[in-house]
Amino acid sequence: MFNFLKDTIAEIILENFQQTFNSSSIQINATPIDYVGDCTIVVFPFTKFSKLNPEATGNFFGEKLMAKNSNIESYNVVKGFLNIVFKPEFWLTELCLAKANKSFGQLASTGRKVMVEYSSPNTNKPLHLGHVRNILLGHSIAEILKACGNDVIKTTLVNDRGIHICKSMLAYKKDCEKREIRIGSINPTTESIKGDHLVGKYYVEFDKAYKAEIKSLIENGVNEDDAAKNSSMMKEAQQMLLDWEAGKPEVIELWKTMNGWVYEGFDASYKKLGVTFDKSYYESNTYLLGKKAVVEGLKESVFVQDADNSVWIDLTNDGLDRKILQRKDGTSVYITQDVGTAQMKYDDYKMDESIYVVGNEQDYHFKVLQLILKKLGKPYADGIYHMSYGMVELPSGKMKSREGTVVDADDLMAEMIDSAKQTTTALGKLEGLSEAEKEKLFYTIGMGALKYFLLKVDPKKKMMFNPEESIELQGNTGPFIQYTHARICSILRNNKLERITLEESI
RNA sequence: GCCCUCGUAGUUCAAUGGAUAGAACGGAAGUUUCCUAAACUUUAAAUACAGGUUCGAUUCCUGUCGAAGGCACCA
Repeated sequence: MFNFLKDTIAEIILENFQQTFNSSSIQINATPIDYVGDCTIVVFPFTKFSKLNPEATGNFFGEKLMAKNSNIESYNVVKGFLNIVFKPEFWLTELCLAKANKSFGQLASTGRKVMVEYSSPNTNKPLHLGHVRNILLGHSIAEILKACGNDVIKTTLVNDRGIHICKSMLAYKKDCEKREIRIGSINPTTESIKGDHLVGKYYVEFDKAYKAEIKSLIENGVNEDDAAKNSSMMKEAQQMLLDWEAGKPEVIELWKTMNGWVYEGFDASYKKLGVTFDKSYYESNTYLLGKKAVVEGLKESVFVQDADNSVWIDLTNDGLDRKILQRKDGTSVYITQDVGTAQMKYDDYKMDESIYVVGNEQDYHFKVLQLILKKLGKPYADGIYHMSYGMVELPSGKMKSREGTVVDADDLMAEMIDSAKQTTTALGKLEGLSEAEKEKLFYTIGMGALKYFLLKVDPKKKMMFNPEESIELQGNTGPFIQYTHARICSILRNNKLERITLEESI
């Protein structure tokens, strides 16, 4: 907000020392609380041509600034720091302008289109705390970009196909068979459970059964590698994936049904988090798209084909590795799908920038993705930005879905809201509130605490969550800020009659 | 083996190369006829180690030690 001083300083430098100084490299900060001043200019860089010591340089600039800018009331110099005090009239004018500005905080349109992809869940298990960090970061970034005048498209890429999806489908099918009931007669309604949780339960059940099978094979003298290869569970899952790819009606039917349950569950969680998407991409629609890119890359000699028919790109000259793009059996891998999806997104929206909110474990993947797109000469390659964030860790280490060491998103949200309820009730602050108002209050406080907890940490850094200690409602927390806001409102309310408006005081 | 990231109070987190490294929780000692005690006041407590660049380094560079992640046909 003190940028206007920078140009004046550059002017002073030009007039007195005949030097052009890039005004953007001038450092102006808010003055620390222990010193007198509104803002502070760092004058060390000016001593080079002023040929004065820092103190004298500060005084020199202070004098000149006073002469040039009538808003400055006084200045003082401490070491190499020039502290500026503005006149009260300056602040009144500034604050009135800010108040009158209905779109305060909203910048003028940049005319740029930006896509933000976040959440990007698998449809074989419910959302967990890691997703929540991802979702809140993605949603926040989208909102910030909007406020900065960009046209923002919020998307998510749903990983709705693959062997892991077949695992929960298979476990479900087996359960129906075991109970000798029709497929579909076990469902979220009959089980009174959210759809994503029901499917997640079967995913865990598959893993249990698989592990038990491996264990018994090993006990019968089969070595570990062969046991994995000979597992009937895994073979059935693989067969199911082949059937899915072949479009076998009963498999597709089950897949649609179970994914439908999951989407209903996700929608409820998203709603509670207060986030939305403008467009969803489904991997089942995009997983074959990369093949076109493979053909294209081979034609342009960006990719090479080995004797066994596998397709590669050599990135060793760029300091990376040799990366496979298509297996010898002709199936595409993760990166190839992403190449195809990137193209599809661009075809749909022609955006200037595409931001992927994805964990930092995929830093390498996105480096490779961008490089491949560049080498293919894609116009959108430079607009790709991997918003890489750190993992949420538990005291026991990384969260792993299969091992059950995850903090479930729905459970956590419910806990936070309940904890807000407990505390609020204990403090006896609910007098005169209707049930609906109470519910809204608990939600606002609980979710405020959760969101602030996850967003206050530098996104790049990994963060620790200890389930033993619930998220604080006191201290540097969301509720603390909400409470401060409530008190400020209360002061304004109570002083209404005596309040002097800014306009009047001017 | 190679690549990337990170090491700050007891703990969880701050600090565009700038002033005396800030908070919160936890510890110790206090505060309620007064604006919402989900508060406030006081207090002890930290830059992994060794060099270098700089007027100035938690921040940049090099090395050591430690932690986590990735690459060698899973997404």
